[in-house]
Amino acid sequence: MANMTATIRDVAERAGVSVATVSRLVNNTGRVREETAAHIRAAIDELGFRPNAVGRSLKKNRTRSLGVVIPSMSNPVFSEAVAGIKAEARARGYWLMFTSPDYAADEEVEMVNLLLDYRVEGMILTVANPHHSPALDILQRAGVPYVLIYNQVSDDGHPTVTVDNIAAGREVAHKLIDMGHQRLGIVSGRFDASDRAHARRDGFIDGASERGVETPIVLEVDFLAPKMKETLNPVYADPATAPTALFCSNDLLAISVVGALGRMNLNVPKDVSVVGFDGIAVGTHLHPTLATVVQPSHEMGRVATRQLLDRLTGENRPKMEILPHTFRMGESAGPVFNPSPADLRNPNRKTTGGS
Amino acid sequence: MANMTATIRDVAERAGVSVATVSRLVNNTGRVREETAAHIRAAIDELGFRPNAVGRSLKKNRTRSLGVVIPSMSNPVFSEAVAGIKAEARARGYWLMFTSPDYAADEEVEMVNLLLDYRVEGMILTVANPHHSPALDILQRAGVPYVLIYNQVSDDGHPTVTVDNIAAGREVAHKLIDMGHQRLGIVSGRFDASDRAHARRDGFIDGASERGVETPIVLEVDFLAPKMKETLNPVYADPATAPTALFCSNDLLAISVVGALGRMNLNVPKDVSVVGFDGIAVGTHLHPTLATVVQPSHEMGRVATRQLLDRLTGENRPKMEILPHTFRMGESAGPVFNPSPADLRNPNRKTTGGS
DNA sequence: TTTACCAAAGTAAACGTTTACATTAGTAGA
DNA sequence: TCTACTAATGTAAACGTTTACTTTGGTAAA
Repeated sequence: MANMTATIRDVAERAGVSVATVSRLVNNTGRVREETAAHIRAAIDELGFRPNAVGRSLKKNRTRSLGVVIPSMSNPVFSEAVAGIKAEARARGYWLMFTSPDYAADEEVEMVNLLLDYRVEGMILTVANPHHSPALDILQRAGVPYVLIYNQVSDDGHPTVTVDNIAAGREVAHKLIDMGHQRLGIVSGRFDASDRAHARRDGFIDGASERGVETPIVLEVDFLAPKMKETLNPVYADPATAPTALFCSNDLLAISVVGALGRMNLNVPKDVSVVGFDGIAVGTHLHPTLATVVQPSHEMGRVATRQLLDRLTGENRPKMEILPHTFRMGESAGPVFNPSPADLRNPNRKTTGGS
Repeated sequence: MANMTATIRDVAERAGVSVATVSRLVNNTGRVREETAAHIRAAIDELGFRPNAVGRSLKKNRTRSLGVVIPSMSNPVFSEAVAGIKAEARARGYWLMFTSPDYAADEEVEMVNLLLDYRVEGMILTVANPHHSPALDILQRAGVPYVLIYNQVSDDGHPTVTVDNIAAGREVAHKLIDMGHQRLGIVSGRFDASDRAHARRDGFIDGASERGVETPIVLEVDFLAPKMKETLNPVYADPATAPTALFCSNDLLAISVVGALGRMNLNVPKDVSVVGFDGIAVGTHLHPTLATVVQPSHEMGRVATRQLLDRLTGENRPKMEILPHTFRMGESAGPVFNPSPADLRNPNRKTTGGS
């Protein structure tokens, strides 16, 4: 029974009342006599009625749904944020429609347009480059509120919930230098696909320069299919100049780097220290555990959603919000351990314990 | 300008035609004179008109959206499937609404109901237990087509696209035994939250028994917060009985296990071989790389979606489909290497090369 | 008994589309 | 010039809700 989805009219008919009364009962708006209510409830049960959200959305001009556009679903850091977004949204009765352009800029526009067609009430997104983003332009023109997450905060005035990528990059540099590293490197995805990778690099280079350390070499790889060994091999061909510490623009990359170094018979952290960025859960389960900058991804999602929903209910308009990051030490990073190959060639220069 | 979203009526008015004509042009249904078309197109551009999907859905009684319910978004194996689903769905003009109950059974029901409220035309899902699933019951009653993925294929007749978990489990057992392992173990998430973990275990135990090997010990852990070291420590307290090979019900778990063993000063694979299940990408970047059973997740998503969409267009009804899995060898598994601790205690028993 | 009020329920018009059907006008054949 | 057709367009009724407004009775105050 109760197969073909029943409408509010079917319920009204069966209960012998008008659709208005049913609607009032279902939505708890206006009063209805208990006896009548009972009839209606019975009809609803018998017919298996559930209100059609499409009809409701059309009438109320509110879909109670939010759009989420994140660069990729295969990076756990975004999944965590989405989890936070979901938690907050669901708690306030909102549904999520989300998708990822998988690092294709034109897809970004396409997805935003589609979400607008479905009349999401607001959007949370991470774009490739907020300074020049057709997707954001569209959003602005449409007058649909949005909040960015992860993106590097800019002076374009886009509401953003993020961390201070530059400061974090700088801190990593300092940390590594304090551990004795003098030759630093960066492994990063393509900068034009990630403004935050850009910012982290800038901070890192700044940090090195502040301490008078030679400018780190920068290795830009294709994040989606990093040929890590091919990238690292030439760099580590000459141990005298190879970096003793690598800062990676995200954890997934860092994991690849650690794996590749291992397969190149380099020990992490004894030969090379590796530091990631994001703080994805899997990093703590690895051996060696991954040293990384932890972003409060879940919280970031929650805060962004709260800002967005507050704005929708007119409470106030979202602005920038910088959340605190933390450095999580891990076994993948450590003090310079081996006498550097250069030292090995001039053994008279110094000796630092060990065999 | 063009701020408040324009309706088809606005466009019609501005172009001096009726809404029907605009609709015909927009949807390429029926012919419209080129001169008129030009006017309409101009109006559309000037107003920034995009058809309201809500109105359309209501009228056509088709939302062109699919619901996806997967156990968790933080497991990359599901992300991969979703990517496959997304690719196929988008290619056929469908949009995805997806969510995850995060291993809470009542959420499963709630999510399905919500998706039905939004009138998704079909659903792709992985449920905790297809044999007894209120969520599936609801779906059946509502007459909304669906396809299961990952779930163990059952005789309940649910359309399912998956791999042969039992055969895969058996194969892993055989592989390990062929490498000389005689004491096997299983590390798995809670079986009542995953029918496939259940099936993989059964297959593994079967495989062991077929070869006359002692029944593997089974370690059931909380997948969401596995206290791996606490679980493994007692088992490896007595090396004489500890398994030399562990089969984990998924890769995330396997990664945890490898990490924990490392921190217990056990070498993988020399002391313990570890095999996972899923074939998530990160596994190939680890050191040691993860030996695992690879599921064709992306393909699984594609096939399921194709079946579902075909059914929606009445082409045919989906049924079971078992996709091939493959065993991917990795550095985390290898032949029994160390003379077992028992042998060390009786050094006269045998010597197997090495130092 | 009238009046005034109120609780409970009904009526009907939207919301933005699509589409069956009706209308108009232009053209070709007679 | 008429007829018959067809291409191009218009009209209006849905789709499933919500909600402003109206109607209906019942009850308390006068």
